[in-house]
Amino acid sequence: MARVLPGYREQAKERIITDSLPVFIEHGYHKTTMEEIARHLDISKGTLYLYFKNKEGLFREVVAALRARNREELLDLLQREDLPLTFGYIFDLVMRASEDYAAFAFELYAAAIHNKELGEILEEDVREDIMLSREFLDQLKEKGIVKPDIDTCITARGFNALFIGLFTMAQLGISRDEAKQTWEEMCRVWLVKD
Amino acid sequence: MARVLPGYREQAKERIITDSLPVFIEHGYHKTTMEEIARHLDISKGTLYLYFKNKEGLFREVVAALRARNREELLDLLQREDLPLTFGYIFDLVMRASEDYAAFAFELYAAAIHNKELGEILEEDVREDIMLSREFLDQLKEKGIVKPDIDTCITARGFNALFIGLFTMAQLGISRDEAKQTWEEMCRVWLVKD
Amino acid sequence: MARVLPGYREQAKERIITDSLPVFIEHGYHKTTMEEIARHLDISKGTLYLYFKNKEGLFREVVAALRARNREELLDLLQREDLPLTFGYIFDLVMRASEDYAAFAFELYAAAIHNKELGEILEEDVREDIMLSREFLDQLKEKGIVKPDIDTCITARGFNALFIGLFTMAQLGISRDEAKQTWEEMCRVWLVKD
Amino acid sequence: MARVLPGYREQAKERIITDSLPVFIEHGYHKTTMEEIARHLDISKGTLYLYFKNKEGLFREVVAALRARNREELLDLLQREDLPLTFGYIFDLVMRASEDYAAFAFELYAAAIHNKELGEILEEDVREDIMLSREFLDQLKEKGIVKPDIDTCITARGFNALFIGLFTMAQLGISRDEAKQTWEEMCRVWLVKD
DNA sequence: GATGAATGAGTGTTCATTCAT
DNA sequence: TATGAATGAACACTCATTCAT
Repeated sequence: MARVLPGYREQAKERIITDSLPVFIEHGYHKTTMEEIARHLDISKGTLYLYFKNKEGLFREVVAALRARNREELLDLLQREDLPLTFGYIFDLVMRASEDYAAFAFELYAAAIHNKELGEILEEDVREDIMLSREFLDQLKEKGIVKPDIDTCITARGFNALFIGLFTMAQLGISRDEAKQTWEEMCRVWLVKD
Repeated sequence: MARVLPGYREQAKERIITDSLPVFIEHGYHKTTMEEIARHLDISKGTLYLYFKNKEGLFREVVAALRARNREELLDLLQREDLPLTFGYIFDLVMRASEDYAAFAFELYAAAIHNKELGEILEEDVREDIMLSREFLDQLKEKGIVKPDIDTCITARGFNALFIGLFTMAQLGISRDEAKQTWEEMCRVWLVKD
Repeated sequence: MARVLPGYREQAKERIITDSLPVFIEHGYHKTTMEEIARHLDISKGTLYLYFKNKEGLFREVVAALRARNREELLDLLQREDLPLTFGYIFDLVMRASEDYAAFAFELYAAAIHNKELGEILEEDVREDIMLSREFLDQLKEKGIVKPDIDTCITARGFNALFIGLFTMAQLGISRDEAKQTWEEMCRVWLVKD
Repeated sequence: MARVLPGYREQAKERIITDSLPVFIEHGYHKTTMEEIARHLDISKGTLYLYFKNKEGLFREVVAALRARNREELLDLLQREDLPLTFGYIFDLVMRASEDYAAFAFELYAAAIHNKELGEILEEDVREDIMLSREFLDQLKEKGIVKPDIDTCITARGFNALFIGLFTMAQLGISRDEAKQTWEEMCRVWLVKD
């Protein structure tokens, strides 16, 4: 690689972030070693520290990139005109987008409990997700798909919490079908005009 | 200590389980060392291995005891005649009972992803919790507090998922009030007769 | 057990020695734990230290008892009138008698290298064995079975060394037949009149 | 140290192997700690694990190197034209070459009893040694030094077994002279024309 | 920028031995 | 005499991080 090119550093960093993701996904944060990452990327361990302060720093950027990617994909999907606006379809969409994240979502949450800074980042993430949901619900309201009298602010929060809960249950072995069925029924009662 | 008393072993084991809990709570499973636990209990590291096969074994029993305690407390509370059967009150109750658990719930979930056996235990736990909720909802149905036409099986699942989601959000910094407000509103829409 | 009987201590000690042997045989000295021995004997670990200074002390007595037993058996056999005095038969006899010993003979030898006292005990053992062989060879000489001109002192030493070497080889995987064939041929050349 | 030199890794590994030998010799395998080895080599414990999977792995390579060195030395010596082909001389030669090995030969043998893989390695070693002896005996036969009618295959086995036995006895305190005298006399009777 | 050899603090676990009862 | 709970020194091994080249 031509190392004098401007932007080389950025590109290299991005490559590390992208290619580290599957390694972290395979074993989770704790059980993934810097050694393993370096081996998979076919670079030296030292190089990792050239671009990231430490393992945690690398991991954060990996997670941030994953979240950014997921959100983008999701936004793209949600804005397609031909989207079948059934709740079941939305569920499948978000669930699929969250799949990769699952491998270390809980490790992140666990770490956030003892790490204030990380906690703030994750809180911000959650709030953004809720905002997204709210916008989505507002759209559905306009289209007359959901009841006009719901408070989209609170409901978006409940909407996301329900998803997080079902996602958690799914990770623990509750079948995808059970989760989806629950999601659809709850959404129907919550949101749909009788 | 009277070491020859019958039942001494059981008591000693129980004491270790009880007194290890706060240590695990303080730093979570991974960052808690056997050394630290021993120091807090004022016993030697070797003694820990007298009662538990390894760190994981100790942790499992600590978690099991905590869950048993929580469930018992909860059942006791729910069966009191004078219980104010508002959803907000229930929320506070369960939230408080889950507080200690929070410190490593996510670590458990994370571990379960790569550990099938643990996964099965946690799934069983979740299913038990759902059954409990279902019974509770059935009671409320009988008392005419919730709508007669809801499917308590599915709703119990949604009920628990919503709680787990709000619990997760609360750990990540969403305020207790926001969570509670969301809970109350969602429950109202789901369950209460208009 | 009647603990006031005179000789109780001796009997108890002997029982421990006898019953520890199979435990040591199973895993060798190093990998056998006092815990394991106590469990097999159905007594407490503390009791072991009532009769023996430490693990090494117990082991020494176990080994001494085994050697005594082996020697006695061997002497008995060698003195039977109807003994078929072929070298192959002798080989089988001694080999069988040494079988149990094999499990830790090498550990003993290894330890003797760094432990002078143990070294002296084992040297004494070896010298006794050589004396025994010498007596045996003298008998065979009298009976005219071996050549009259051999120096039974030196030959006994060679006789035993050859056995130890073949025994060692047998432990390392050389087949019993190869060992026996070698023994018979060497003895023939050494000892038998042409 | 020039760490980027090609072959540095190999040299470093070899240095560890070479310099670990005396440490293992001093206390034997079991009582030698990785800590001790690192201290003697003036490197960190971690570095040892950079080059060897674990203690056993290091030990195996140490032993292999020692055996290779011994065999090479021996072959060199045996092929010298001016070799005084007396059995006593050979004995001294091999005995000296085996001296270092003595410190853990018995530990190896002991381990082989419970470790099939190691057992196979050692058996192979023994068979190689026997082959070597056989070739040597064949040479002596050609030169007319030993009797023409001996079966060099079986005799080589006996030859080696006798050596192993005397070597063992020597480690247990039998004097070198006694051993050598026995060796010479046995060889004379076995091998030399009257 | 890149390397990869070196580090060393940290951790779970074992087990012979002791001693109060 | 017998117990068995308690000890604590030891030890192998890991891995994030550093830094000379």
